[in-house]
Amino acid sequence: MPFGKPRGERADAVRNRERLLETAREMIAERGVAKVTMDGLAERAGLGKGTVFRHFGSRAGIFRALLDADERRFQEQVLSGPPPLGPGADPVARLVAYGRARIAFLLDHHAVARASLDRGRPAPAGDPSVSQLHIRMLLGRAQVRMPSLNGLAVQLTAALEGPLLLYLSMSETSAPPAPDVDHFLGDSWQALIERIAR
Amino acid sequence: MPFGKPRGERADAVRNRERLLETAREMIAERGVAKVTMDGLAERAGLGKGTVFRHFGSRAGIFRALLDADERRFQEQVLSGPPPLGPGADPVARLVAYGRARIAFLLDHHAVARASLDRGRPAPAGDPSVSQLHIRMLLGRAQVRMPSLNGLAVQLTAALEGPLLLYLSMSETSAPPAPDVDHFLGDSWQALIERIAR
DNA sequence: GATCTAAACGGACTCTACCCCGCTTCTTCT
DNA sequence: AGAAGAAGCGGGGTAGAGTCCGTTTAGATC
Repeated sequence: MPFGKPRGERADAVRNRERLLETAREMIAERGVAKVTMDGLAERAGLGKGTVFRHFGSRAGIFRALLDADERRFQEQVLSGPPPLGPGADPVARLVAYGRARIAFLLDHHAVARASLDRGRPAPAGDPSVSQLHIRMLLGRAQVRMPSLNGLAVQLTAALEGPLLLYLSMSETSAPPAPDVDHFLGDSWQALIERIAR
Repeated sequence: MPFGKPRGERADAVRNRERLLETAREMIAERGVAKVTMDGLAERAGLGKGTVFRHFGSRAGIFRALLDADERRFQEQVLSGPPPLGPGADPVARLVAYGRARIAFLLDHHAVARASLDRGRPAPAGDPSVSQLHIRMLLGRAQVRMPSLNGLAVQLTAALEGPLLLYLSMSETSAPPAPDVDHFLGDSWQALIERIAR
């Protein structure tokens, strides 16, 4: 591969992206997701609108980038944290733990997660598959006997993330999404998994 | 209840709504969902933009209304058509049939269905619950023993509709969404149900 | 048929995402 | 250090969603 140098990102670009992300976080904390506009963000960061789009491509892109940071931390727990979420525990227990943790994560981030969904384009190929691959892997280890583990993984991912993203995410800012939703969903996830794995 | 007369909808309003729906159908057929704009629709129908919003509330509302018509026909099949979709068959068989039919329906309507999802507001409380209630009902009849049938119904609905709406709906107009997606999803739905009901 | 009133209408207005492209700044090579 | 070239920047411009409110009209009543 004749790639002398990939020509890394320019230093000012890195600085500006960082600054935009930071500013976005502030604005979200202060006034909520809905009040973050491209013009507003650019102005407050002291940059041009064009710059914002160059870095994130779209409004949704900003929220995706914001999520990514936390998502990475979450995945770390899953990949190398302590059991039952991390490796070491029984695969069924890990599935249950994964679901509960994921629900809590999405509930925590629901406003941003929802805003990161781009209307028009489907979900980015790489995003659901983190969950999906993990679920797929654990199903395999759990020796679940099914004609298509891939199909099952797709459905379970949807069962897990769908209710939050699609049906449940209430208002943008108000309404702290009910106190026990995560118990409800967590419990029924556990029941579902245990029934399937049985 | 002192309601002398509910004061039905005015005739011109009915006519105009019909006309808007019809025009929208034409525009979708000709240029695709993405090219339907509120201004364009209003102009082509020979009406004002305000009128369009009065009738449908938002862009998504138009597509919701469009779907509703077909949806009603679909529900009719489910409620009183021939088995195994309609009543008469074993509840597990009906669940399987329902899933397959629903997948086909959503695949058929995916462009409009996707456009009918309102960004910002969550799904209208009444929409997913048609599927959900039906699934809930069949689960009850199938004597599935689970701590929370409601929870299961939520998840199964998401498992059924989520992949289509969230992960799978490719580009707006192009890409006839793969030839055998419905087999794949249908089969794995069947496997899932049979495993749960077992 | 004339009158009245609430429903329906229309289109100008606002707000925001996203595009475009000439200008500036960094980086690297000599 | 200077120059060339690419990457990054800025902000004016466009298009489309949704709002507002003054005007029009269906249809009920007398």
